[in-house]
Amino acid sequence: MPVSVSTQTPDEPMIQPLCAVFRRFIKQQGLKFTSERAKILNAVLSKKGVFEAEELLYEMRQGNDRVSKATIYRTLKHLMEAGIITEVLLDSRQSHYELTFGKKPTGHLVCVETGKVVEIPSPWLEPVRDRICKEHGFEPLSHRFVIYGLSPEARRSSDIKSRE
Amino acid sequence: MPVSVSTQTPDEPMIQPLCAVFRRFIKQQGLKFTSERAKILNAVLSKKGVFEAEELLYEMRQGNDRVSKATIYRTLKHLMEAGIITEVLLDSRQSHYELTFGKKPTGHLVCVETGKVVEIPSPWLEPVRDRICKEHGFEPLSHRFVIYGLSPEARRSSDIKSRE
DNA sequence: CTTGCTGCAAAAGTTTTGCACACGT
DNA sequence: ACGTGTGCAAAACTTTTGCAGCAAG
Repeated sequence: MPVSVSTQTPDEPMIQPLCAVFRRFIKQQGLKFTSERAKILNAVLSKKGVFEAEELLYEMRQGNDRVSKATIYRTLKHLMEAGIITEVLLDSRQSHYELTFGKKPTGHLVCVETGKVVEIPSPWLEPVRDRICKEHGFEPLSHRFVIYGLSPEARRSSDIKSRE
Repeated sequence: MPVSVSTQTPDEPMIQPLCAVFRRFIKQQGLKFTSERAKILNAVLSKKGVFEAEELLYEMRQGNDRVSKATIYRTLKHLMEAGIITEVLLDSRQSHYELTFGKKPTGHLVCVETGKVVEIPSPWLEPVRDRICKEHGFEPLSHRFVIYGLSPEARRSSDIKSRE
């Protein structure tokens, strides 16, 4: 299921720098910066919020950027290692990714009715996370926080339904 | 990968009641309480923390309780609908479940090195969750909170490694 | 009896992999 | 030139489904 996302911080990001970051990372690893990798990064940058592998494939096919499914998956791994995207756990059947370069880890508010996803900024979450980790002697690396619930819209329409 | 779990609250649960709860739920739905369903519930109750479908299958095969994979998956769904178990999102490739009947929703602290999982009790999380929801007009139904990091043990052994 | 349940095997869906060829460096 | 990368198709894996026979109510 494609997920519609309302990004909370409409920060038009540093597209040019990110491309450079990725190229640097790839070369550092002794790998090659190919046109496919550039195209995939581009497609990722065009996504506003959470996305799936299949979605990238589909959208790239619309344009003139044809890459194979295999290459997409392989590149997504590199983008994760480079710290440019992060895997978001929304359901356990399919991977969801998100552009997170330079962002603090956030959480997500998911409407179970409409599928809408809202980002939760990190100031709410980090203090809690760090306190919990300290208590258990853990060193936090990252986190996933998802709240499932009913969005205002869904609550309204379920009110309507229950009045019928 | 099988996940080792250290449950924080070692509450020996109400095994007898839970079986009754499940039977009641199944019958309420006009379904049948079969021996397979009872056996699967039993296997679930024997698990201390997070578990996977394949794990149940394997462990039941060790005993004399042979059920098909298909029946396990079908029963896990009913157990979720009955509110007895909950799906825990630890990775996006495989479903993980946890016995949650009568428990408040918790979070999990996952060690990326050892795979150890520690439960985070809900008092830490609920106030934060509710405040976030109120702010967005959401009605919370459930949540998933997972922190990935290094457990004290893993930190110690990575210290050792880096000294080598 | 009637209706739902099980097991099997096949199907479905996502992600990975093997291989021959193509392309950066 | 060398060593990686790519595309394709097949493989791997988890989860779902169709169906014929079985069992609970």
